[in-house]
Amino acid sequence: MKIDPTKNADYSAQIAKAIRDAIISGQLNVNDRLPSEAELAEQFEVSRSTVREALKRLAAQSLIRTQRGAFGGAFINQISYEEAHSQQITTSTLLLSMNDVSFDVACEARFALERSCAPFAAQRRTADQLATMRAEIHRQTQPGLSDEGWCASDVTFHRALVESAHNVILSYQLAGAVEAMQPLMNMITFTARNREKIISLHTDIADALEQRNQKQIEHALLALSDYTKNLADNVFAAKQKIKADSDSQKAQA
Amino acid sequence: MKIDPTKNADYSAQIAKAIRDAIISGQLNVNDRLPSEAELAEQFEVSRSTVREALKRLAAQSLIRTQRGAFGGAFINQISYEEAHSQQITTSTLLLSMNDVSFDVACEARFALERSCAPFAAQRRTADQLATMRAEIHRQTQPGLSDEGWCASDVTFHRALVESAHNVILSYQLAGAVEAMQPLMNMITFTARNREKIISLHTDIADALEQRNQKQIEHALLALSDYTKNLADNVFAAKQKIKADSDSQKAQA
DNA sequence: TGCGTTTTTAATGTCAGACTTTTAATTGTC
DNA sequence: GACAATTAAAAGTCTGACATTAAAAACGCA
Repeated sequence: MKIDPTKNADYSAQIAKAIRDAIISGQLNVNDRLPSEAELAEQFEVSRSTVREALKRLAAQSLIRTQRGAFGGAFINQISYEEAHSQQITTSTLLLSMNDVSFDVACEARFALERSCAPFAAQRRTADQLATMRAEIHRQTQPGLSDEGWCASDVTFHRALVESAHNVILSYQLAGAVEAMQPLMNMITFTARNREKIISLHTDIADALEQRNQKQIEHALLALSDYTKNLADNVFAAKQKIKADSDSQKAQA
Repeated sequence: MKIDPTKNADYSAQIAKAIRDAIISGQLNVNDRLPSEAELAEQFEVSRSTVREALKRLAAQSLIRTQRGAFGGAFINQISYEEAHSQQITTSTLLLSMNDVSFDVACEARFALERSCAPFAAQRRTADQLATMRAEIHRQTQPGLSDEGWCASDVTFHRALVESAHNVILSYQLAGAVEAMQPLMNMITFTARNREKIISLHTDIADALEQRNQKQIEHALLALSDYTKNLADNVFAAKQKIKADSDSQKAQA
């Protein structure tokens, strides 16, 4: 782990990589303490500031946590689902927002991923999860519900569906994917008429889940996906039209 | 963005968060240049080292890239699929290795996710992707193939399947999930007999894809999942037995 | 002896200031 | 106008100091 050839570039990145590799390969285990910054500086033959920059890189990935005081230091962090999850969301969200992915592609992926938990959800769903979904559907019928409230409820509904598969890995992967795409989804404004239709599709999903009917769950999710895509097409077409009109007005002036 | 209350703790983390939030919320756009380290230090009223630690945190998440020299500085990085991907893999791999997820759960999730691309793969697969899969199957039949070679070929095979769905988001999510689980999968050693069976299951998948038969793709993937789970059960049972035997020997001594 | 308080100590966190290296723009020269 | 030398601005590194924290050790007292 002391390898650090005197290539002039970016010591702190190299040191971070060396430690990261040691963690991934299992040479360093959870809750192991790294040497103190001063010791690391000596080992790698760099200054303490450089070591610190390397450690901050690792901290940013939740690979280590640091504790001050005597007998403190940097410890290998046992990464939790929650941390992994929130990191995945930041990364995926930025990926989507920075690479202008088409809504169709994102929507297709989102619902395809969600469908993958249908067989397990059908088998293993609990009364509790079904109740959550019914409660959210009820909330969605309230006329005074704000757009933010609607979106939040939507996320809770889908998360309950995912959770009902009772598979932590699936939950982790899907919750990340679903949440990362939420900003894109929010670009669609939901009119009362749209809400009504979506609520009916949500009800179909809940009904199918209650009856533990896998095919029907998949079918209902597909219907929701198609409807959402359709809605998006209309919204974007309308926006295009507004833009085109204003452009032609400008051209005339 | 100058907000930085004089709470004593962790200026560098606070500054990183402030900048990160500005990026996520869109106040800072791709390829925008941040102020120089010296300027940031002045703005946030901290030393340059503290600013640098904050910037290293952001660099670790690929949110910024830095360039030396005049007219250099820190620029908002357009995160690429590749970067996002490799970050997701490190996170997921560590998550799995540190939280001893049961093989069954991981295996179930992995193949469920992969099945989600079946409908699109059936529709959109190209001759090229099919050829890749056939080539990998052929490689897998070679008797001299090492365990590492086998695993690499397996990854390529499954990646081609995923790619044949022609959906970048799905590719990104699935390739991440599949690769993150590879270390777990590698814990199973494949005997000649196992390889034979797996090759036949791979052939089923390729055949189904060639015929663009979605149901059959899903069916074949399910079969592969079941077989893998079964295999793992046996491997782990055997390991348990060896351990139990050696324990009882120790007890007798 | 046992328990509460104080001191010590070993860490991280922060700062200031200097020097090194890189890189692009500018200026100078033929 | 093309090429070479100069300059300037930025990140990268180093040194050494001080501040803050928190656990362990030492101390004091009943």
